[in-house]
Amino acid sequence: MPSVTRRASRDADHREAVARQVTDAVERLLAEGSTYTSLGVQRIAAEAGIARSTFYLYFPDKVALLLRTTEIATEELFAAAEAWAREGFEDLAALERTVAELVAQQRAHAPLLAALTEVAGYEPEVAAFWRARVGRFVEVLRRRLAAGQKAGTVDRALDPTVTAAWMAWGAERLIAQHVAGDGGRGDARLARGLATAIWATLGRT
Amino acid sequence: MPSVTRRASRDADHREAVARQVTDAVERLLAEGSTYTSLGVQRIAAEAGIARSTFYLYFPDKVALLLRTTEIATEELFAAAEAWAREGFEDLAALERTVAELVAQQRAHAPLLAALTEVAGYEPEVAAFWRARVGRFVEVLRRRLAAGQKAGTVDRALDPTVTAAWMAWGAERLIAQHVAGDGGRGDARLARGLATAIWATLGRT
DNA sequence: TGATCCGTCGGACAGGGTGTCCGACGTGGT
DNA sequence: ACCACGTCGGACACCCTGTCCGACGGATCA
Repeated sequence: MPSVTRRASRDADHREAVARQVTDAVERLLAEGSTYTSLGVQRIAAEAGIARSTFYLYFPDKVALLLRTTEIATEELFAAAEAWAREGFEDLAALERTVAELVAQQRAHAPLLAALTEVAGYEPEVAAFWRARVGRFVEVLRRRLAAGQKAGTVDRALDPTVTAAWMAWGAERLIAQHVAGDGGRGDARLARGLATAIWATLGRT
Repeated sequence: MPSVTRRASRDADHREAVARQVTDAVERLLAEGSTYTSLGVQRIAAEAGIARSTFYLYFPDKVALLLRTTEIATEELFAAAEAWAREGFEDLAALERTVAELVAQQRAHAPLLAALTEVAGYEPEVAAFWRARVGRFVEVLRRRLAAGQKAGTVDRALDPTVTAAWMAWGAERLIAQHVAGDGGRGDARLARGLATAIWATLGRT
């Protein structure tokens, strides 16, 4: 391996490591209870152990940083959501299991996901990202509902588009509110209750 | 009526009128598509036709202004929501009617309600207000679900607390998303679809 | 070893925001 | 004709953003 290549890869590793320091710093600060909005670049840079000016060598602004920081949390959350759409229609037990996993993911990444919805409230770029990401899941769920109707396992009276969006946004908000105010004891009851309600909606009593 | 009293009441009227000018200005600016966060006091004062310093004679800060501006919208929205809980359990037609009214209210006040949830994302005071207000409705709905279970008109397997919160938050988000992206043509279908889904959840097929 | 390269630092800068304060102004009440 | 009071507009201290630049220092190469 030529030395220039070796250097290039080492530099890339270094950039990666520093960027990681910054995203970790954000995660810590959010976990401590700060609002993403209230975090200045100065505060984030200090927590990450870099100069404020250096921050701008890594991220164009706080929005880009947020999207980068929440990447993994978003992926894992929607992996759990899609597992619900895939495996949660078998029986009530399977639904409860997948919903419990959804709750677990949302709890694990609560501060990051809260920051995402927080900033989505006033930053068009973040809003577009979040709407699109949730929308993609809603579409998966819609298809699953429509397929279930065809197969006779889902109430044919339901409007799949509206129902899918209602279920998804309701679950997201419900769980977000729950994890913000409950230490974890109520998770099982929440998962059970939500699974029961979803199951009832499908019309498969 | 003594002249001091007359003066006091006229002054109060004047304060009221100016405050109204300001809240109207905010409403206009939001309707034009601005984010509440991006509106500076300068911009609001200019639109209201007063000096920036005068703004602070009327409102301590933007948060107080927002809560004041959205008062009526909030009241009307929850009046519609409570009508759903009160009258929407009779039959599917009644449910569809009350849900349609909910959609209409949310559309009528869309910019203000969006501003409220926007700021609730990062301002503790607004977050507390909004959570409490929605929570109050969730409690009303929960009671209605529990009563329905006792009367045998609602599926007894449902967890009233979880189900009420899921329904309420889901409806709020669903309708907010909808009105933000649809000019009004889809309102009837949305109301019908949501009512059907809620009805199915209650288990009264 | 010494010259060089390159990333980081820290500070300065312009531009914009907040909330407070105060003197100047004018209008309505006496 | 006078005074009181609300409004104006500008100055203030402070905070934040994003950009720029000279200074520093560690790794790299001759």
